[in-house]
Amino acid sequence: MHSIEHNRILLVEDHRDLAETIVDFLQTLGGIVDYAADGLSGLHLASKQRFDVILLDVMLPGIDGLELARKLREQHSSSVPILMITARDELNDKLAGFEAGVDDYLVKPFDLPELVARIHSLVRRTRGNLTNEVLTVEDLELNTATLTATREGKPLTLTPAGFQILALLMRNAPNVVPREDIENTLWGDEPPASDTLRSQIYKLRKQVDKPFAKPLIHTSQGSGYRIFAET
Amino acid sequence: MHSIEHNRILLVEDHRDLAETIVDFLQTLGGIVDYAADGLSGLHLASKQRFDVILLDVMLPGIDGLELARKLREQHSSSVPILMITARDELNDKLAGFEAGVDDYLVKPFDLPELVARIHSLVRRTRGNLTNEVLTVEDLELNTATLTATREGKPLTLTPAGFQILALLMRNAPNVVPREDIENTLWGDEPPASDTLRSQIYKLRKQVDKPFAKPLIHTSQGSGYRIFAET
DNA sequence: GACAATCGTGAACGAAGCATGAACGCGCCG
DNA sequence: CGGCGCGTTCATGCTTCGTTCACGATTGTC
Repeated sequence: MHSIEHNRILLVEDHRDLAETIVDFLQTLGGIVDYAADGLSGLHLASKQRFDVILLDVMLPGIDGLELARKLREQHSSSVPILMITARDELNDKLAGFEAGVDDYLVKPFDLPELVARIHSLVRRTRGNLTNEVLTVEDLELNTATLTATREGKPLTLTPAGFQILALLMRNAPNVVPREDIENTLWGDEPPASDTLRSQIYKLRKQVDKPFAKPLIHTSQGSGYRIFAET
Repeated sequence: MHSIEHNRILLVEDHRDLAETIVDFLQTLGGIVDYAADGLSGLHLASKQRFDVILLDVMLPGIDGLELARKLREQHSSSVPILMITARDELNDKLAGFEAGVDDYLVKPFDLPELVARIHSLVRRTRGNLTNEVLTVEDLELNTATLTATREGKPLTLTPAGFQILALLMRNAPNVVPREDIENTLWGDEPPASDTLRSQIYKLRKQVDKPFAKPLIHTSQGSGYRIFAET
């Protein structure tokens, strides 16, 4: 059985019984599950918190699943993976669902292990791996597919943590990334007791900045860090 | 998302629910989908019509997926790309599958976008004239038709598992392939309890890297492995 | 049907890579 | 002056990885 431990899951489903079953099951496996019984509260939750995946019933009171998906994609430009739960006779919704940005479907009735497997698959695919991007800031280049980084064409040897931090900073360049955001990215909701981030940044700089003329990583006292090239 | 518009797809799958979901999904993307619930009708359809790709479940009533693939290749000398859908514990079928002329694998459960991506990739590859797969990285060559591999022209003796791992790494070269992906490829969604993959990689390296000057297989701490030639 | 060869598995151990947490110093600002 | 935020350093322990080996399952052979 796949693990969905620590994954943040939002379930939007109006049938109490089914919802309860799903929530219980996911929680048992270590998932962090939020629940909404109608489209509006679902949208509200989804726009306020970060989720790893959203499970969406099509038939919902108020805003239905399709509209919710569309709103999330268009208005909130969210890229959360969405798994749509459809009944057998709602097949026509699938096309619309796909256009609305739905990532996967599950047809009722389904069994829970399959749901878990799909969630797992979605989360894994969306995280890290299929985001094959090449980030560039000045002469610094970072490849998320090969997990390598170079500066002036010379390869850098980064630790896993360092790589994550660098990727985060570069994605948001040249903006300041709050300390808290970095910590959340690295450790989720349970950051270490002490201020390890300082050590990490130091080690990162030793690789990225020290051997070169101009530093790229800059400190914003009291807020966080940013990466940018001085003119 | 890739498009599979106007592609002729044959699905051979005996589970009605799964089949229906897949068919609907592919159709909504503009695919032209035919469906067979058992091996015999699948073979019948495949030999009468032209398809761009065939999706084949391994476990089928009557003629199973492997036999179907073999018959297609040998008796009908068809070169249609075949994507095999395997459940867990059908690992041994994979090798047999290669021999039977299967082009790609997908382990249940999978999510639909991934299926689409594979289909797209298969169709593109076949259209583009590369029917039988010969993977090459630097002086390393792997032939999925003959199930052989050579480096510097010298033949390597690989175990079945080693061959699969190597093929997977080479298909994704020079990108990092997550441990989990390798495990999924080897064992489906029920990987062995202990970390056998380490042993496998070790044995693989002993064949592929040890006897030569430059190592090709590299470790990405905490994520997986990748194959690439250092500058 | 026994024997040998081939492989995958799971355990163990040491080595290397890494994160952690604490300590110290420095500059800034109230 | 004294606290605070941050850079720097380092020792410690944990995690991951390479390596090895023994056992058992499978397969092919005679």
